[in-house]
Amino acid sequence: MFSKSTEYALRATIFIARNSSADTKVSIQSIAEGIGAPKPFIAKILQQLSNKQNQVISSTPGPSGGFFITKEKRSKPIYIVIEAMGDSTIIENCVLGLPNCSDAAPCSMHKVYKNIRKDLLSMFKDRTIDEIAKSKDRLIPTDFSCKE
Amino acid sequence: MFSKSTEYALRATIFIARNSSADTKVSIQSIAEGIGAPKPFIAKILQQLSNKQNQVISSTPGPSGGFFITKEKRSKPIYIVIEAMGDSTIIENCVLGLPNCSDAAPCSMHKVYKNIRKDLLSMFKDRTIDEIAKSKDRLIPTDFSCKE
DNA sequence: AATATTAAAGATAATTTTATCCTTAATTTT
DNA sequence: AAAATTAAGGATAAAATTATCTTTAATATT
Repeated sequence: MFSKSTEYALRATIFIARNSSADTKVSIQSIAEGIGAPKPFIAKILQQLSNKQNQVISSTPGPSGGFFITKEKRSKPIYIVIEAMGDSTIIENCVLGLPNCSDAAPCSMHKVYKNIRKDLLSMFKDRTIDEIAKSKDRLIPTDFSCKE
Repeated sequence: MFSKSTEYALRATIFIARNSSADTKVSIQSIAEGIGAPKPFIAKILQQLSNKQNQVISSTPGPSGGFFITKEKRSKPIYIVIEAMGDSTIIENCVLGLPNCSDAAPCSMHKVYKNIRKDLLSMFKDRTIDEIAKSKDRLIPTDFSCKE
């Protein structure tokens, strides 16, 4: 559904919410391992999530530095992650890709999609980061090479 | 939501369903104009929709040739268009991009997404091409350069 | 202050998606 | 059969996405 970048961004944000606090920050290394993403790529994504405009997550350099998420951001909807990644159009736009698709000037699938989009949007806008983080369900591909 | 290719494919298929019959075929030219897509690009997509494996739409070359859709295919779900374009993973896969995400080994968003995915899938699997085609709603971007 | 540790930033590369163009093949009409 | 019309197929190009690497900057510890 989303781009790879946004998938990683969502997983990383949830991981950070679970594993960081005011005094415990998490490194790029442990995030990369924790969500099963290539380290240099997730580094770029974390940068984007923490830059001036976005500030979904925070970071400090230096020893015992790393990434964390503030109490304020934890209570925001996970939608802010999707927005920061520039992928909100995926759930907002017309299924057929028409600009200006609306009730007034609907595309041929508008009627059947309308309510599903509403549900999709509310899924991301009504659930906070902390809410999703507390579930403890998977963020990383299962390792089938080790099953017995 | 889908790739540009799949958006064009859906629009083209609906357009062909509306504008073709046993004896009236539609040309690449008129399809491109009818859905507002670049002609060489939609040509490639029509090829993919009509090739040996897919056969969502049919075609004949030569004068008064063009594209059409059989009665049999008209009654199939629009899902076959998405499948032919190789984009079905978009609505089938895990939101967080985890392979093997399931009720048994759920990702952190599985529970909240599960039912929405079910609705998405049924939207594409329970509606036939003809059903969508009969609506007569838009398939082409509105032309605001000409409004008065 | 020096050193070690960590993220930030920028350059680069590989891959995929989107788009275009040109030649060939098939079919119909004359 | 010849000519005209249409799609098929293959090659190419442009843009976006995904991924990597190297250098720099910031911070904490000693």
